[in-house]
Amino acid sequence: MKYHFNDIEAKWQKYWASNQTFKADNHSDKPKFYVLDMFPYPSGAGLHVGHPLGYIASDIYARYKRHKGFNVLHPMGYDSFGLPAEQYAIQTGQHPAKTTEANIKTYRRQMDQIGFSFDWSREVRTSNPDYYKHTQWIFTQLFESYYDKVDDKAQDIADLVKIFKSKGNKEVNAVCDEETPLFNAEQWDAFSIKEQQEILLNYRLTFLSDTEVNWCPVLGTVLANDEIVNGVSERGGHPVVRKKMKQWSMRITAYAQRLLDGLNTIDWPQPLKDSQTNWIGRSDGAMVSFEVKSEKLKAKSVIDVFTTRPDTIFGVSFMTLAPEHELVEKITTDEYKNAVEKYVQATAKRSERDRMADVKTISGQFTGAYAEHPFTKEQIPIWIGDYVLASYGTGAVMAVPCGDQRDYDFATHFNIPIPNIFKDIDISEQACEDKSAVMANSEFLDGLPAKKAIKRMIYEMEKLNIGTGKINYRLRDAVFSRQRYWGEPFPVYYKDGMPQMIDAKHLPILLPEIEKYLPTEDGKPPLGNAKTWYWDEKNNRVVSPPSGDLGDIYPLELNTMPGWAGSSWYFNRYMDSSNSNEFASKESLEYWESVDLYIGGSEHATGHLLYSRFWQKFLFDKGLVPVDEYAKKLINQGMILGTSAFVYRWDFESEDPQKSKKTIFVSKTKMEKIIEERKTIENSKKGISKNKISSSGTIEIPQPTTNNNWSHFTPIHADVSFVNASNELDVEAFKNWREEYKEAEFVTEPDGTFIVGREVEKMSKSKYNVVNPDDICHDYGADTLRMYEMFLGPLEQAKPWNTAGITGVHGFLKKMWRLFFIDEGLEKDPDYYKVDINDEKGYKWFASVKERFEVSDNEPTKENFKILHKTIKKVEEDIANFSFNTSVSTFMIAVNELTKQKCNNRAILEPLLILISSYAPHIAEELWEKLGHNTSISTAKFPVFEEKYLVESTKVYPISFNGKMRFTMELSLDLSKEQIEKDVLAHEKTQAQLAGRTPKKVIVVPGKIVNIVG
RNA sequence: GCUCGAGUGGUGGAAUUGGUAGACACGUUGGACUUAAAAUCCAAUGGACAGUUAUGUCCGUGCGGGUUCAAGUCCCGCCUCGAGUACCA
Repeated sequence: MKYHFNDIEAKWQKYWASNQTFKADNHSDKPKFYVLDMFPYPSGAGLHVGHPLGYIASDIYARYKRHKGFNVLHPMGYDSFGLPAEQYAIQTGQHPAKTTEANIKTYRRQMDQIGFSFDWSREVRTSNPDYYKHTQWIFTQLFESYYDKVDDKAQDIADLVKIFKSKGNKEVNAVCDEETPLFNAEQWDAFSIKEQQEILLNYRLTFLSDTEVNWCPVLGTVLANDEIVNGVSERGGHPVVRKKMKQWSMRITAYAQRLLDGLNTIDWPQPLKDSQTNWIGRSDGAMVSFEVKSEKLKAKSVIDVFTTRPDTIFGVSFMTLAPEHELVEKITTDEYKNAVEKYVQATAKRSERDRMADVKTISGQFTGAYAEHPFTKEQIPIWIGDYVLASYGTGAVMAVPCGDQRDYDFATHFNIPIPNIFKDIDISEQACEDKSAVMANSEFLDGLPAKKAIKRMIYEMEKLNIGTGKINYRLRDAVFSRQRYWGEPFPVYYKDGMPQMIDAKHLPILLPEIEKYLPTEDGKPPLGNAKTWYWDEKNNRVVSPPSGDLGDIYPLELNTMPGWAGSSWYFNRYMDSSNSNEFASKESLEYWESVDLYIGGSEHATGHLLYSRFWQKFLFDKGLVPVDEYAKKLINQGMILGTSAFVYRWDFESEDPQKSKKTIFVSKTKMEKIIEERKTIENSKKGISKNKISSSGTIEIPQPTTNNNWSHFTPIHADVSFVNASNELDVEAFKNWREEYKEAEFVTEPDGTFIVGREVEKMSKSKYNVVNPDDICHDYGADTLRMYEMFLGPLEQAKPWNTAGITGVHGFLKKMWRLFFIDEGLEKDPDYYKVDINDEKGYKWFASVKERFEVSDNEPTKENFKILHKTIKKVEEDIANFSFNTSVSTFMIAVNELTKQKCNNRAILEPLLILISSYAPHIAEELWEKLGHNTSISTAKFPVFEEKYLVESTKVYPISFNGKMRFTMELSLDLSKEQIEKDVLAHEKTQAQLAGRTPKKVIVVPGKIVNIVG
């Protein structure tokens, strides 16, 4: 019987679905295990072979854990809000929900085909109102919370109001905006409701504010920092400009330290942790105040600066403000007014990108104003310069040219003095950034190294009340508004310009229907086009605005939430995905607790993986989830790259216009030969006038016009589906691919084949190197696809896909299948026949081996057991290390060995099937059934490794001389070191190696190696 | 620039606490079975050299040093590639 993988796989996929084999129970005596994949955005292109890599790995793990007796939660869903569906809607008018639905269908079909053990009954979709209802609710919870620095957790904003009422905010230690005014209880009471609301917005964990945002005019929306790559939008590569807009933000900065600390408690890849650490960017230093004296300023003013090296303050010879700094206008003297304004305008014009790209040009302008050095009381000139960023620290620096390269360069450029404050260090060439340098010329700091000097300086500053120790973070609050349609609507309406939350019982606020998905004519977000988008406060529903007096009807928020809103908590939803009252019941949250294994791409390091940790910590603070880190272990799967195919177009000039019009493609080896020949010709300085290529007719090559410019080859992507395993192009298919290739000429190899060039690139439609898993499943089966993806290499590593190699894995599965069958000679194979009139019946039959299913119940041999238990041991180790590629090799070795041993014993093959069933579940189920089982193999007990089968009595010792292995020798493991040495030295080959010399030393490591020195 | 990761045959990749480098595959070559293909099976396959064969010798894990009886693995110094980040005070 042949291995009919297509039939077998369809059969078992149907079986698993109708029997709900992988449905996870929220009540079980078994220990729980939660295996999660990052859910996909369902894009229109469908899955390519790179996408399922992580899902296959997690599926193997999930299935393995079921065999090991765990109650496994292995869910899947869709991050179904997103830009592409909306862009498509703008172009075609098709509702994004429709596009998304269609894409999800494709995704689901493709995933089902690979045989994943997902519990689909728990599927989530972020664009589903049943789901985003809870996203909206979490948003309202963030709005109703502030961050208490004393308790170091989020608290109810209502508690804060109570404190304001009784004592004002002077004693409150909470995270809030820098500009929050101080007030006492009486003042608070005197504030209008609106004023009180405005103050509370400074404390809320999600808040409205005028923010400098990254505005992308082409996409018509703001972007978060992690959505910008190299100064342009991550999606589409459109330019991004800075713009001030009223936006919702998330006060993620309140959690900066806890997000850092939490990294120590989770088992995530170090590079990912590093990247989050860098993104949060903690720096320890001090805030220092400098008093400003300017003829223009009537009152004294103060410039605050942040520095990580307060100990270098005696080296300050100037200050620099960001051109955007609010004090610039106030302090600039009349004399410098024009020059400063000119400079400020010039920098404002330059885009952020230009400013970033151009790091080397030093520019700046003196303001005419001076600050007073807090210790020496000297006058320090105040400059502005675009190397100081408004968005970091206070937007102002105390410049220490001898200790900071940028300050040094600036000082050199503008001839500002460079006082030296380091002992025995020459700073004539560049600034000294060495922290071990000892201080000098610094009064009470003289002789101290940096670490001690910083401590001392902060102490002195705090004593004199001119500065204070401070920790600064690079992390910015996250902008949470998007000017898009296809996202979660905010549960927010505006009353007197102030945002009001809609009560939980009225959620979800459904996304309204609109006709046009573009911004409105007056530049409002797409929701501005909605006819029914007002809130009736009395009746608590969304309504159309009445004409005339609005009464209790208020406009709703026009922005929607960003993509990361829905993905920041979905892992909790899976625990209880059909719960309509709350995002998940307390009971289910406590049962499943957190993700035991999370698999996904490292590109989410500073996006999803940071935001979701933030939300989890917030939910934890509010007592809504039991743990404050939701994923104990995380693995980043590497990208599968494509192997692009290239044909080479021969471009040359010709006097004959007919010839130069002609498109000529040259086979790769041929091309290399031609290039080689040309080189030889050029080297010997001989010209040629003709180059005859016989296999494809004669092609005349024109006389070179110049030495270099006579002809060249242009690589052109060819679709990889036209190329076979030996890199031969299907020329006809290629010709039919494009109209302009129909008439092209092909210069082939002498044997008539046309060879393409290959190169590894990212898999993408535009490179025609995409391989569709559907095709692989059809040609080789899902089990082969699963095993081959694992076999390609280590899970975490990027690696190229090469369909040619898949035959190895496929052949292995066939070989394993044959272990269960007995060869009964040749038979007519009904699967392969074709009409042949010469045959007496009109058919010509093809012979194939007739095979009968049969396994033996006899006791296996010692050798059989040995190979089985070796395999059990290795596979368990491999799965524990996520080294799935090596376990595939192990299976191959096992099957090769068992085939050689002619083993068909049930006692060996049955456990072997369980081992392999996580990797190749369909074939395992089929053979399991043939073995007489009537339940799924998926919960069969994992075989137990027994050491006794591996115990050896002898060892083949490598005998090496001076570290070089020369021959092997089988010796009993019972031998003593001395006996081994004696036996080895007595061996004739040892004598031959020594050639009469006496060994200086003999190293014997019993069970390992013998090394003879001398 | 800074941080992190990686360099092993023609290719993808193996190699436990330092202990037989190249497992397992792909590809290539040769062979068997076939009228023929497909499928399947067998053998060879890091490089160089010597030998009729058996076999032997040398070189080999990015480069240069070092530690060790023994180094792909440990230490020091470089080079190259990849990822992240970027005037962060």
